[in-house]
This record gives sequence, C-alpha cells and structure tokens, in this order.
Amino acid sequence: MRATRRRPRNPGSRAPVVIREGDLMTPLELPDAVATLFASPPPDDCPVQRAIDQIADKWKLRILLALSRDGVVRFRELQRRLDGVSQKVLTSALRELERDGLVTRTAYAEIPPRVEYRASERCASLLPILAQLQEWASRG
Amino acid sequence: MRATRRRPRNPGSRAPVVIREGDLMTPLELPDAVATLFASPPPDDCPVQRAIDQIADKWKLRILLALSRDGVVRFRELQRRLDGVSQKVLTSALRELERDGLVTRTAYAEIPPRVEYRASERCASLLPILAQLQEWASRG
DNA sequence: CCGAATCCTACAGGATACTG
DNA sequence: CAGTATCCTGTAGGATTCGG
Repeated sequence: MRATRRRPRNPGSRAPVVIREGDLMTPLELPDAVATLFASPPPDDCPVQRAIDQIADKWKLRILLALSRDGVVRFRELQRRLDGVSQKVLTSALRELERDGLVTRTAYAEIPPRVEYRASERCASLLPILAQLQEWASRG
Repeated sequence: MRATRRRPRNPGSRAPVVIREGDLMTPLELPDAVATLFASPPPDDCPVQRAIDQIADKWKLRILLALSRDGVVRFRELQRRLDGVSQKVLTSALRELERDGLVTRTAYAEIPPRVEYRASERCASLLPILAQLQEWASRG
C-alpha cells in the first residue's frame, strides 16, 4: 500500500472539494493512483466505461473464464458448458469479444464445420484485475 | 436476467484442459493470482459478476467518479453534472448504489429539502481497481 | 456442427407531469 | 429541491426455424 495522504482541515491547501460550513465529514482519501480516473475525457469516451461494457453482459464473463480455464473450446462444447445460453446470444457475444480482442476465433473449412475459440493474451491480462474485483466483492 | 432451467450437466470427472493432438497453441498462462476466479461457484453467485453488475449501467460509474472527486453533492447538483440523466434514472441508480454500499445518502428535514450524496469507503476501495481497468483499456 | 434469420418478451432508460 | 407516478421506446436476450 502507499502512504495515505490525509487531507488537513486547514483551508489554503488546494481545495477541489466543496465543503459547507458545519460539514462533519471530509471527502474520501484519493491516492495518486486513481488520479487518472478524473483526468479522462468526461462524456462517452471513458476507457473504464468501455472496459466494463466489453465484459458486462449476461454471458461474456463466463465465456472468458471458461475459455481461459479450458484453453481451446469449440462452439457447441462452449454452449454446453454455459448452461442455458442460446446459440444466437452466444454467437453475438463471441463476435463482440472477438472484435474487442478478447477471444480468438479459428474456423476450419471442414464438413462438418469446426470452429475453435480461445482466450487472447489481452484476456489473460484482464484476469488479474478481475481477481482483484472478486476480492473486492468478497469484502463487502 | 431470465435463465431457463435446464438439466444439470454432470459429465463426471473431466480433464480441466482439453488439448487436441496437433494443437499448436497451449492454453494461456494462468498465474496463481487468478486461480480463485475458477474456484468460485459457477452459476449466478459469481462475485465478479456481482461486482460488475453493481457498476455496469449507463450512469453509475460517472456517479461514483463525480462523488469521489467532489465529495458531498446534492441531488440536483449531481444531476446537473451528469449531463442528460433523467431524475427517475438518477434516483434509481443512487438507490441501488446506496443498497450496495457504494454511496451514502443523507436527507435533511428542511424546506426546501436537502439530500446529500457522497461516495463511501467501499467506493474508495474500488477506485484503484477501476484505475487498473482504465490502464488495461488503454493498452488495447 | 456452426451459425443466420425471424419473432417475441422483459426491462433499462428516457420524457413528462405532479407532489411534499 | 427532491423526489414519485405514468407512459413510451430501444434493445438485450431467448425460442424457434432454416441453411451450408
């Protein structure tokens, strides 16, 4: 952990925070590591929002975990492991994950067709963050 | 989120990793730090999914960032800063965030009424993870 | 086996009016 | 000001059918 910088009550130190008189609580401590969160472009181009949007639907997270755990998985087998997902939804989820660089799709021109999905390196680099998120969720 | 119950699959003991012969790629390297991701209960009780659900809608992330940055913010002022949010949606988002322990709501029995929102400590502990997510998103 | 095409429902999110 | 109460629309997700 890094040194927590306690904000003193005296005025004069840079005050980006609105405090009314008689206010009992100070704002949260904001370590430097999170400063970039507030420097990002305000509206819709927030990278955090984009990242969340890339994994926040009903199935994507489970898809990524299944592929990361099992390596190479074919479409039908993946659908079987994700109990209850419809083929249409799984297809579109995989398409988006592929577009976002989180999974790799490999199709073989065979009969019957064979399509393999695997997690990408980009997905692998996301897993430690998800693990932290898991730890965070378990705390509360 | 409506999931139709299907018959539970019970394939017996299965090798955790399926590798076909002639496969060129090995599964991703999985550091120990992410092992807990695959040990969690499979279906709907995944803590990661819960965490994501708590912040993955159109406004929650911006609400949390605004409150974390500005400290104490009243309802109307918050709505002004989140350009375009309707009060119904803002209200329900704040209710959920409060229920999940991410924001604190303080109402004063005055006329006109005054209600203050602030980010919780639990929210503060989430920010570093969001910062990492931001860094991750910037990499791809 | 791997989808694409179609149809359908539930719900998130928005617009507006009204209240204490 | 800080909400509720309605009404409305777009879309995520599911069921089913068809095709290469």
